[in-house]
Amino acid sequence: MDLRELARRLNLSVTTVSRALNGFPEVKEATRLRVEEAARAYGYVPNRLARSLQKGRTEAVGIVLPLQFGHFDDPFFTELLVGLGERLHQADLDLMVTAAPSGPEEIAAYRRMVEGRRVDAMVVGRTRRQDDRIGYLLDRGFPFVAHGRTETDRPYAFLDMDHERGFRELGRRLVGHGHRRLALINGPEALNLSYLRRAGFLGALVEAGLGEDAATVLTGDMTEQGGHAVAARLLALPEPPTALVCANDTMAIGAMRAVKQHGFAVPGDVSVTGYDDLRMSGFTEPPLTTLRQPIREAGRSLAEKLLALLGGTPPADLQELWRPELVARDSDGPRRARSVA
Amino acid sequence: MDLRELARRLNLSVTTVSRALNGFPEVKEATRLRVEEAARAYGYVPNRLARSLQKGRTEAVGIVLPLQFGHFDDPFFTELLVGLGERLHQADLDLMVTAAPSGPEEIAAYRRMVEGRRVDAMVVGRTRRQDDRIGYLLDRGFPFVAHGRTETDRPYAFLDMDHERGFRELGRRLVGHGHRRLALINGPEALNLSYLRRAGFLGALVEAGLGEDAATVLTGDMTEQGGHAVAARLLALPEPPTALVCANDTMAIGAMRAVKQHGFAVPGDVSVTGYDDLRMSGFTEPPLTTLRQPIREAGRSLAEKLLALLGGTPPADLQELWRPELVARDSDGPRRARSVA
DNA sequence: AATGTCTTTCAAAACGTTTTGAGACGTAAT
DNA sequence: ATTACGTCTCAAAACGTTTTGAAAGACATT
Repeated sequence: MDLRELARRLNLSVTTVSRALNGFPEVKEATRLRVEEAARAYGYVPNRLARSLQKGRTEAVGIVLPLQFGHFDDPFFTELLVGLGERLHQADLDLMVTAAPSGPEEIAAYRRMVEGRRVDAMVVGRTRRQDDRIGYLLDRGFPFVAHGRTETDRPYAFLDMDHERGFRELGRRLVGHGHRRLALINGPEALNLSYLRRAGFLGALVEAGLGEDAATVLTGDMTEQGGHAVAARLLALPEPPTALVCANDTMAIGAMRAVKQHGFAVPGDVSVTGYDDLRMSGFTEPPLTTLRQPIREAGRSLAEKLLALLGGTPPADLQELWRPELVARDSDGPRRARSVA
Repeated sequence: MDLRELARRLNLSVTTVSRALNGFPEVKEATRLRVEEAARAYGYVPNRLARSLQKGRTEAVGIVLPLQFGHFDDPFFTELLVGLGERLHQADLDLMVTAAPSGPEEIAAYRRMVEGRRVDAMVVGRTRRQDDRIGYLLDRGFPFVAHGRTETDRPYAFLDMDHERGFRELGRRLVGHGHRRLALINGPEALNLSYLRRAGFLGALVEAGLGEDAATVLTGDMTEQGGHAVAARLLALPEPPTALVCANDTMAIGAMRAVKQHGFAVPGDVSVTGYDDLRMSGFTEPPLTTLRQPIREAGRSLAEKLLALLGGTPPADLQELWRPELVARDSDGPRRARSVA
């Protein structure tokens, strides 16, 4: 049942039927009712493709999932997707997902979506300090919203957490607990958030009169494995740190495991903190002290920005910085004398 | 730059250009080269919408994420999506994702995708014993592949794990450890996998000469919270079970926490097992004994089946049952006398 | 020279909508 | 009776591809 067939059965032109269905004012109310009735009766559903082709809009938004492990394949990402999908669904927009390894194939995936006109806008996640994806989209004037910032002067829409502030707060807290040898188990340095977290964390140490070298900063994959490996290296040092600040909860879970395997207690011997506040983080042993970012909310907000963008709001008006909230649980605490050699 | 414009610049008809680009045999090799060269030079990218409209295929596959918590919002799902996305991407198919709460809106989301001709096929996850989504798709003759089975005689493509066998194996193992009061912390009963797991698990008890009432079976949300709540109820019983078999790792993490909060040790006092083998499960305290399903592989296999289906393979030839693999870690063990009142 | 057979190219139709520009009809004002 | 002006409806064009059916040209065979 297509529009032509429906029009034929109603003895109307396709024009009139189309307009009746789309709420144009120039069709008589009685006619509209008759059309709507018939559409329902025959189960007419417009062909989205045809409409999109004509209107020049796809009514879809794209997102590229990184294929390799780390950050985006942890629970964090599903939550984001659900928030995004939920809000877009309400607005009758589709979400188009593709998966690509980072590297040259990644930008190709973006090009495919953009240049094949598969989507009206993109969501860019996991932003890097220098981000070719953002450069590309800006150059083409293609609408997008980033989850995270990047280093550019050009205006673009983003939602980001104030990583610097969050990690400064965490640093202060641990220094307040009396820790004097700390470590930051950071994510890959290319990520903008890693850069900001490092700055915030080290800032807190300097502010407290400790040198930056009160902290060892190492990076690893943002996975349990990554956190575990880096923590193991740190604990093997002659003077191991007494506090491990991890780039996310997933790494923290790996790090806690390493601490216990070394015969240390959390937080008695070593404090461990995370970031994200995954659902799971309240159930670890011990429950994890972390910074919470409201992930599903973030997904919804990204969707909201996308809608605004498509509605013509300039990107510069769609920049938002949220403040992570400290969730104090039991994985950190005062420094105390080592209980284990 | 569209096809017409490209043709004009080449002094060829759109027909010839289209054919040259799509590898038809009736265009002279020299012409094809010339066309391809020009297409590259002008940066021509075909409009996917127009092509889809003409071909009557969208080159996209749909999936509906359940909005509410449980199972599909844990790491399990992202992995599945990545596997799916990766393989579909290779075949130049898009993955269209939407989010809907279960209930009446869920089937509406399926209808929207199917009847709006947004996708060529669907992936159905989290199958229920009686599943209206599968009934709907079968009635319409719409191609789909299910992750999980449902109770119907009609043939359809699926990939499922052999839950019954897996949980029987788990049951045997725990009985072998000497446990005589066990509990199954199951997922919602409407899910087919819950039904099968229960059958497998109780089967092992009966087979060992224990009655079915050697086990308490309770259900809960497939989240940490759900596992925690159910475990807490079980542990408060006058004669609490000494083994908690959980429907997935996420629940098991919640359950382990409850056990510890009750002053019991895992596995000294109470054994706990999971299902899925999430990456995280090797890092819990203690590391979790679980059944592994290769999730990313599953996603790829679902994609493979989808491609076969679209290629004309009958659904009955696309049914596969994988065997979960026991991953024995440290969260279960022999029953021993209670260490704590 | 006429016929047949490939090879290569083309104009036009088709996919199912929305939008454009115009016409038909009725009613009120001249 | 003509004009003017709403209101309602319509045929045709447009969106950018692929596919259909046909024809033009080259070459070999009679």
